[in-house]
Amino acid sequence: MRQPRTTRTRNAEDSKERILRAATKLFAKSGFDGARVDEIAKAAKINKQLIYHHFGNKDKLFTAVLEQAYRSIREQEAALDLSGLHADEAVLSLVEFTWKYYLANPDFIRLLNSENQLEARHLKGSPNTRSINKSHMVLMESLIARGKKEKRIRPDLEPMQLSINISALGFFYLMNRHTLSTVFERDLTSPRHLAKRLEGMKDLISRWIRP
Amino acid sequence: MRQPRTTRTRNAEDSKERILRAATKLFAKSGFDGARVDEIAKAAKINKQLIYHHFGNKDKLFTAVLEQAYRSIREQEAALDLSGLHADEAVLSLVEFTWKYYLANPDFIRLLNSENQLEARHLKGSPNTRSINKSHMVLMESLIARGKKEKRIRPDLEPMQLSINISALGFFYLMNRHTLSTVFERDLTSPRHLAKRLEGMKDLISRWIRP
Amino acid sequence: MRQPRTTRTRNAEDSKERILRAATKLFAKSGFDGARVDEIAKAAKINKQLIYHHFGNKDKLFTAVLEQAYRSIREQEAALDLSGLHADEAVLSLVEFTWKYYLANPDFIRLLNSENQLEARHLKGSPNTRSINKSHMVLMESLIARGKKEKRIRPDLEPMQLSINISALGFFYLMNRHTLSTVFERDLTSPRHLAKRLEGMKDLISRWIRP
Amino acid sequence: MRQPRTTRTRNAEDSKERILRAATKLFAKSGFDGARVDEIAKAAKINKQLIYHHFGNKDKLFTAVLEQAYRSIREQEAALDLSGLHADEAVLSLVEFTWKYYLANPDFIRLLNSENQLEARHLKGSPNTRSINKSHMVLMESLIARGKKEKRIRPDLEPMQLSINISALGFFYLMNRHTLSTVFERDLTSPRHLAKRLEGMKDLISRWIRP
DNA sequence: GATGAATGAGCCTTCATTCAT
DNA sequence: AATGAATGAAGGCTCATTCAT
Repeated sequence: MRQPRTTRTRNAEDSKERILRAATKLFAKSGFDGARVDEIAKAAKINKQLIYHHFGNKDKLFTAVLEQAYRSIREQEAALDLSGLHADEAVLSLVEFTWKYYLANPDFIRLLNSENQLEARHLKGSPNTRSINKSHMVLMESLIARGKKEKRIRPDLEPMQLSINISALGFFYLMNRHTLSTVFERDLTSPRHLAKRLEGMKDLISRWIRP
Repeated sequence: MRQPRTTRTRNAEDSKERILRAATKLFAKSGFDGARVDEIAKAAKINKQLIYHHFGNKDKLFTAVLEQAYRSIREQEAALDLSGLHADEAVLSLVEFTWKYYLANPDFIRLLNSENQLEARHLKGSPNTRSINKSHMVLMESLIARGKKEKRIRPDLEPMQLSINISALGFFYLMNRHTLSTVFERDLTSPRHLAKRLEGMKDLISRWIRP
Repeated sequence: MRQPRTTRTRNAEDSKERILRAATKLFAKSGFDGARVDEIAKAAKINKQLIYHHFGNKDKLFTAVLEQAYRSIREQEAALDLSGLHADEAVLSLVEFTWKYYLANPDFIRLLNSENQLEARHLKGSPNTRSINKSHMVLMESLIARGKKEKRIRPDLEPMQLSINISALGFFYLMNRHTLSTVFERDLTSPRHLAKRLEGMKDLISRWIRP
Repeated sequence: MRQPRTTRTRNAEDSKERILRAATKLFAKSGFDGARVDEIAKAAKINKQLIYHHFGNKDKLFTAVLEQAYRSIREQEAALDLSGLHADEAVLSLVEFTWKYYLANPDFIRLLNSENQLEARHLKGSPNTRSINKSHMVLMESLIARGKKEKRIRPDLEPMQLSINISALGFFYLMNRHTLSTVFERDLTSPRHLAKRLEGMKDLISRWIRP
């Protein structure tokens, strides 16, 4: 006979979410190596052992954080309504979305940065990642296909290169803003510089994708 | 002609260099947090305490490594002979140089990556960095000035944006090659893909800088 | 009647006590700087990290040790029954108690000695110390007040000076016994010398406090 | 054939003295364990190895410091002219001298304190100490002898007890001033408290030594 | 006599993880 | 599900001392 559970139980789902939120913040702040399991537990206001209970270990926790981060950006991206736009305009719209997403979610860049330093060892073990990014690939391909038909996108454009370039220009700028600000002796994150950067990127991409 | 050094007392210069070389390798491999002073000492085949004797602490050692890394790329860049080329060709030549430098010196990307994760805290405390990057800034400016005179570079191009874009496209691709390879399910570092990427970047930059 | 403790989860209280006991011994033996956290852990038969888990760091551990030491002597002092004695006799009784406490608890002297070398930096950060010593101050004051009424203690005697002199004569003798034994070429800790010292101190104090 | 020494030689005696001065200061400040050979070398503005060259090791250096400290107080004490005073007055004069010496040379107390914590291990190995303290013993004995003849000092007073008590009252007060100030919640080192303490000690000793 | 380079051992502290309840 | 206690293995850094010149 199963013993009647006392109502003390705190809701596992809630705990997991709290852990995930705290872990995201701290992995983003300090990187995988720099973040401390203790800190995450404290920030999540749960017992440290619960992390191990729910996620197994630090690596698996990081993997979960990464997957969630990817899922989030891809979901928002998929929710964009680009149907009223010409393909080239849609691409520029995507440049803007991506840039703004990075700005609104600085954690995303830092998480990816850390993962890359680790040579994607978590992502490589995650079978979910590909399916998560599937929608993104489909989007790239369909935009290019549409653009070709519309004759507003050059026929030799490749989905992967497009995707990478859209990310690269904004990602690099934001990720390296600290070293760049030091080298160039100005604050790259001022509103003026940010606005200018977005314009510059759109200009660049637009010249590049035209037939 | 420089005087031949008498075999200096247990050769401090040599030790420092060995430490620096080992530190570069290991900081690049594991990042600042991930690298271990013990490992660096072992790799440099010197006693751990010697690192502290010569460099003070792990942070100062990392700063020295970073400065040397910047000095190296800037020296090679400054050594390029771009005088026989039109300004736009020179820019493309620079794209190629930068890309090839990244490929030949994968440590550079990883070091910068780690430093950015730390919000450039070492660079910010290093007064040498700016002077080291001075030549680069001068180069950007002079190329643009020349290009405008030659009417081969659009008049509204800014040195910093040019510099950043030249770096961004290659840097992002290489730095994120592990996550991207996973997401796009192909090996981005195959010779074929690398060659294609260089062509793509030159094409993109060339379309962007033209008047 | 206290409730019997259910065998508490791996008994934290017991661990803390074991640590405290070992720390007292080793801090007394080697002083704050000389004592090793490793040794303390080993002597307490617990894992070193547990010290940090329970006490935070070496300084906080030393503070805890000091507080306990003060608490111990003050508790025993407070337990003395001096009510049947005249005030001057009570003071002499206190001289004897103090001396015997020092002899029975050589750690106490050595701990205070170390703390004084550190300019009381632990005590200064401990808000408990004053309350712990409160009972002692009250005792001094009440004895003097009583003695004045009884006309067996001179009216100009001050509590602090009384307290200090009672401690000083025994404390100095015992603390410096090693250097003094060397200088005076005899063993100050032989039973004969100890007995003589106690008599001498009582004589000295008794002459001093009489009206 | 010996090579002619260049005049570069810096005067060994001067170096030794500089080392000794720096060592006294730092051993007093931090105790034997707490003081660092590096710091001493730096404070003495000489090369660290020179300390080993001149003194052998840290322990021997500490021994030298201790011996010098004893020599200094005994020399000044021996230089006192007590001939014009009655023996009891001379003793009080000695109480005052000792107190003032402690105040003017706080290092002395701290050095002895550290040495006592180490159970006089340096002094025990130093054959010089006894001869250095010889004059002090002689002084004690002669004062008591004189006092007895003069009938101004009680006949049962012992030289060692006299010596110890003269030291103890001032030494304890000053050495423990940090802990005492905390416990008694007042500044024991204020001029007023210091003056009062001296008077108190003279009063106490004077009552004690009278026949 | 004097110096800077070099070292082995060890110190305090921290970390991810597991145990016992 | 949830918790606090407990641990083995480092990790950065320091210390007294010695080497080589």
